[in-house]
Amino acid sequence: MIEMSCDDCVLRRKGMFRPLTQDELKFVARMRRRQITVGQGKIIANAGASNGELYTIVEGWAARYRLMADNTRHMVDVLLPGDLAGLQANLTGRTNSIIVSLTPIRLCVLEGKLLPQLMRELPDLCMALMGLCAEGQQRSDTHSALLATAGAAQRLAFLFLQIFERLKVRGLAYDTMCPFPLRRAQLADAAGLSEVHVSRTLAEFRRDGLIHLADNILMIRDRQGLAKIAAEPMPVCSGNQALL
Amino acid sequence: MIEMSCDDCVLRRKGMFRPLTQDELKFVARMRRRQITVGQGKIIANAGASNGELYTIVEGWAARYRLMADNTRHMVDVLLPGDLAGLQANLTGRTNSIIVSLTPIRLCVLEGKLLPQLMRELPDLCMALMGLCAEGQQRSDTHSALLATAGAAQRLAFLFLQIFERLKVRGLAYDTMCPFPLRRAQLADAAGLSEVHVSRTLAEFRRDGLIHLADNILMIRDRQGLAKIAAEPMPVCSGNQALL
DNA sequence: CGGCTTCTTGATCAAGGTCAACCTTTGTGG
DNA sequence: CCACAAAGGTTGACCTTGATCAAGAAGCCG
Repeated sequence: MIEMSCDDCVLRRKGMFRPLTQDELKFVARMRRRQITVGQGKIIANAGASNGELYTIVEGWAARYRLMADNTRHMVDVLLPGDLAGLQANLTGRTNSIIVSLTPIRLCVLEGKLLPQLMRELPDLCMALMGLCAEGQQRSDTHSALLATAGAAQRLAFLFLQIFERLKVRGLAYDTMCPFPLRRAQLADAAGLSEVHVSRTLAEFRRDGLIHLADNILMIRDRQGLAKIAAEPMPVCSGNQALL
Repeated sequence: MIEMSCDDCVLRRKGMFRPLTQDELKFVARMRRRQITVGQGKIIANAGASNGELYTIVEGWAARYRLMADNTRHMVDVLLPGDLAGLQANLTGRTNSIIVSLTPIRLCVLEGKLLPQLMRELPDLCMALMGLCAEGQQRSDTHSALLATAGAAQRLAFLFLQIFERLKVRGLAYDTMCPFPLRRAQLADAAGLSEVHVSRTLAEFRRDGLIHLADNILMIRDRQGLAKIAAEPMPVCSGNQALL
């Protein structure tokens, strides 16, 4: 097994974590199995029974897709560095969503079977985990509501701002720019639109000088304007995400 | 304070609960504040900062609505007897959804501030709570995916079957019938459709002999047919919901 | 060069939204 | 007991949004 202490984890060094006590850190180190690197577009976790693993995203982007019986799919969440993935599957024992890498990605793999023990020994950490769970639920609610009521422009505007915000609190966005590796087809999956219509709507945004999206970089040129289209205020999202 | 032990709670007597240990039961009894009855169409919990209360639905239906900035709203969840509401708000400290009674309703009000202590003292119950949280997330995922990809008929067919299933595992549905107090407008809110289109789609269902919906009673006349339209298999949902 | 993938743009079409009329049931005050 | 209003539901006519189909354009390698 590769020896690398959690103390000098990239994420921790960047202050991306909730401050952990000595005990917590020790426990997390025990949960930790290995660190893996995966290419782009690979399935990290499949649907069905849980494999008992949790993943912390160290670097790169991933997505959670809900697969439907008729072979359609929908991107229910975008996973960014610092995010924890696979909690759902570990708590319910099974899941109907898969996790896919959107870029080449580096993951820290944790042993999910130790979760019950974690709850027993580290109630504060457990509380933080439930908070994460609840925050995810709130993102889902917003996502549903947008799909149900908002038009194409509003959905996309919101998506851009939300991702930008989430990156920003993690220190992964610059002034008005952030990495943005999603292709048109993936934006379409996330927004519940067709690829063609995403393309059209982005053309509008471009014409109106709202954003510039090229070379996997998103530049927000007119935040006010974009926010006006999104109509929803961005929810506060915590910068301390991870458990590792 | 009204004295009524949790031991002889209606829900517990109906076996709607996860079996609790003596300690757990004692703790829950301590969380319990009061039982209230609210008329139809009332706001039980508002958006914004959490009021620190949790609710177990004893009798009647409620809904969780996500309110959008432009005054549109979307029903993100239907809450049935045995469901626990308000966990989100208590864990994140604030919420952007409101809980509204769809029928006259009876609730058991619990003290949310005791949650951290619960985690400390009752890890197993805590684990069960997180499971609930994760299950809710899965329902949300499915909901999103349906809104993003499915047409009106599929959304409604799924909604009927899902609610029927949830009632059934709680012993609240009969052979092919269950109570169903939702109005057209509410179905529309839940399915992300207009009231008019719900009406039309239900007319189809009626013509095709799939369901009969009248007097707040849903009768499923052709389960096969309905399931075929819904296309998604119903997820397993646990019968033991509540914490009270 | 030709063969990928990604993006763009045009033309057509269908699902569902909106507006409006009307029907039924239920409740209410005279 | 009737008149009337209010709420929920149904149906028709029309229009908007976005899906689908199809054809290019623009990079990016082998």
